[in-house]
Amino acid sequence: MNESTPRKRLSREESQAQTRARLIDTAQQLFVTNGYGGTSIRDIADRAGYSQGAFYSNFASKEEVLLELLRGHMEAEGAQLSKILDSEGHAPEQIFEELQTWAATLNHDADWCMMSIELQLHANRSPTFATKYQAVWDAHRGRLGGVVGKLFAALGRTPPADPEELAAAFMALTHGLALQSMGARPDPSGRLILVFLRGLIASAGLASVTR
Amino acid sequence: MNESTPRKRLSREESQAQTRARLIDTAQQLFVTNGYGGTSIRDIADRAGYSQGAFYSNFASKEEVLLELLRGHMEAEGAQLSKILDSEGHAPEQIFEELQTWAATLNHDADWCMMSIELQLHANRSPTFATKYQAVWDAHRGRLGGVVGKLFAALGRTPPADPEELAAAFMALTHGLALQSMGARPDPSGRLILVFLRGLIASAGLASVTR
Amino acid sequence: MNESTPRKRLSREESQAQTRARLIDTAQQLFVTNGYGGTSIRDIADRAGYSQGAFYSNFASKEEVLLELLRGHMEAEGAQLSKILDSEGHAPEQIFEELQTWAATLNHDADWCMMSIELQLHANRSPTFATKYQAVWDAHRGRLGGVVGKLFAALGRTPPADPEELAAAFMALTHGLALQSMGARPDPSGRLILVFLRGLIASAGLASVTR
Amino acid sequence: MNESTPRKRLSREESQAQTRARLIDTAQQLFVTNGYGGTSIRDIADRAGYSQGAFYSNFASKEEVLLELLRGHMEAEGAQLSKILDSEGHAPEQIFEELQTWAATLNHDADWCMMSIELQLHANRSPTFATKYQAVWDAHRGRLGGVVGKLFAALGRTPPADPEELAAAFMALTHGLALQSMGARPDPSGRLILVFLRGLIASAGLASVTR
DNA sequence: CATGAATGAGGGTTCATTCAT
DNA sequence: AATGAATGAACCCTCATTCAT
Repeated sequence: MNESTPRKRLSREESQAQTRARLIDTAQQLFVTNGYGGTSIRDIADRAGYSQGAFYSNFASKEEVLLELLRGHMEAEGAQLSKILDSEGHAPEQIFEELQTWAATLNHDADWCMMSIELQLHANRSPTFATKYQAVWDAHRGRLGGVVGKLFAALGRTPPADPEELAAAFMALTHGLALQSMGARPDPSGRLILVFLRGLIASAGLASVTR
Repeated sequence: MNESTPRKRLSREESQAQTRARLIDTAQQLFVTNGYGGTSIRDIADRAGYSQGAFYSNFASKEEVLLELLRGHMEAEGAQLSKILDSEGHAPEQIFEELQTWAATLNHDADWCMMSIELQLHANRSPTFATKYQAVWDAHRGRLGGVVGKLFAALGRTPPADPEELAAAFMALTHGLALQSMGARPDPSGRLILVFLRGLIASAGLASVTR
Repeated sequence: MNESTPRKRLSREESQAQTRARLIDTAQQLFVTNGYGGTSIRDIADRAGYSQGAFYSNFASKEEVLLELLRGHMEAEGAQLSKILDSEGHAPEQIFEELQTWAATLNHDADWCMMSIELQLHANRSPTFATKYQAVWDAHRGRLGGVVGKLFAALGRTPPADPEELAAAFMALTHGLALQSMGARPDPSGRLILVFLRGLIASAGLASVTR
Repeated sequence: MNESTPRKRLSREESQAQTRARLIDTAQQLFVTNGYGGTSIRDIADRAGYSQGAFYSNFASKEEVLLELLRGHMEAEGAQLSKILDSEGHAPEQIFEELQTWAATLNHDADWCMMSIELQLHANRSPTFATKYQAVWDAHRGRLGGVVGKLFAALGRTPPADPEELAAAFMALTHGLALQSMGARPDPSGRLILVFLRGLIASAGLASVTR
């Protein structure tokens, strides 16, 4: 229990965490490649080098991995966006530039978007899953809504619709574009999203509060 | 094929066509409700009132029904856009109004959107299907791009991006929103789409070339 | 459709019935040997020479075969007993003799009794199964109750308890004895059952209705 | 194992015994409720508040718990009968009354009966278990046979069959009735058993040998 | 053309058991 | 002694598809 040998410590918990991590990784790869429905637990376990039982020792069901994956992804995305908008002193142009950089990364995220679509479809069809999914989704929607609101505030303008609705619309746009451009290169998604964002801002009235 | 008995002549071919049509209809309903992967051929045949064998007498595989649906999709979309496109001399406000009407129908067209998403998802995973799907999609994209271009031209403004790209983006937005709001009432999709469209117009520079 | 070739006719329905019959037979053998819980559908299908799918083409579930089996057995048993009691003119001694003969066959029926016990256990634990089981069981209980009533009537005596209850008690005795004597030879079950029946008759008061 | 610290001395052994006892108790509850086959070791361990490993530290297999339960069964039955047997000089009415009391407890003893049935069922399929079970059963049968013999002797009558066989038959009747009336209220088992007993006595000839 | 019984592969899930900790 | 992650086999069931009728 004290530390003397530097290697092979924490075996029990460590190896458990490792198994879990490997299963999650493998699941993500396969979900992205073959879709949620096209991926069997056998596939995941086999490719990760474990038995099917190992999967069930770590997750109650296929849905659970999916939710874990989703949560992680959405939180990461939220954090990423918050970082851009939270820095108070930024000039509008700077914010735009950073958003542009972020939007560019979306191009590499098309796989994730595909999964998101499959997830939504699954949620629309499985009531039990829908509840859990809704929680994750609402949290994400709220976070993004906050980011959108902050952006308009920073620009001294009134959003042309409820910020959360706008955020959801941007998610919809992003996912829809990902669906279209699977495999198409170069993917104009990131650029288009900013075009729409600029449009929204251009059409927004000046905020009544003097900046 | 030659005519001798005056009654019930086309019976065989007709009834075959009817079988086929019923199977296609049923398949679409089920694909929308349960997804492509969640729909079995037994489901389709049973609900349509036929045997599984009848299905295979009309289609080589589940994918083939999807192709037939794609064909229907294509025709429906073509007809829809023709209405907007055919009105050559329309004033900008009129075009805008027609787009608004079109956007409003989207609310009631969620089924078609879902079907479209299923089609795209499947195309992303089946190379043989992808080719055929791409052709339909490109045609539709082109047509819709024409409408967008015409709108901006009529307004005397320069589109902030390739009209076809903008058209595709609107399709993406529409589909993405439909996915989000399956079952949610009231569905803000139509309104949001117009908010985005207005934004785009607001951010468009005045066209330099009068033409 | 008319009969000319003596062999291989009725192929479709016949072969279907054959498959069903073979599966039922095999299921019975295995249920008796390994118990209901110890018999898998794989086992049944494999041993009958079919695929698992073939099983599901003929039965909705393992429970369904069980019920079919049970029904057939109970009906046969009821018919057997009715035959003994229905012949009006028999003298009491003759009835007894025939019952003795019948009881002797019970010895060879121990396997069936075992299954019956497992069935009851299963019914006590599966509400969905319980309903269907209850119907079969009640019918059998009613039939046997009728036989018991008739026997006492023929002897001009009043049964010491509700005939249906007595019938159920005899079923219980039979099953309980079968449970005990699995494998023990010679099995005294049949003889003991008659000993109890004679006791019941001996303790029964004379019926008030003069015969 | 040697004593030095006065407190918590037997702690280890004691706690092990406690673990074992708790597992046995839990197992019995679950066997009765869900059956032997319907109870998993995980169920037992979980519900008892231990790990699966703890189970295997105490028992080599699921069957071994069953053996332990059998031992308990044996002791309980032995004690039960001792009460009846020990009263040597009792009058027939008294014995009869005691049997009546015993029969009445059976109504509330359905759990034991179910357990007994599970034991017998398992014995019928596991040769290794059967041997041990047979010993317990034979002892019990002998003891109960003694009671039956004594009853008839006290009544000055000849039993209509080997007392041990009659005893076994009563056990069979009891178990069979318990199986039928699991959950059914009111349970006529106790009453029915006495009806049968009275019948047996009624049909018994007067003992020729005074002895 | 239409039937639907039968196939064979694969789906998600559970279980008794093992073993490094 | 006790843990519980991991195993591997088995379980019930569903599916797209075939083929004799």
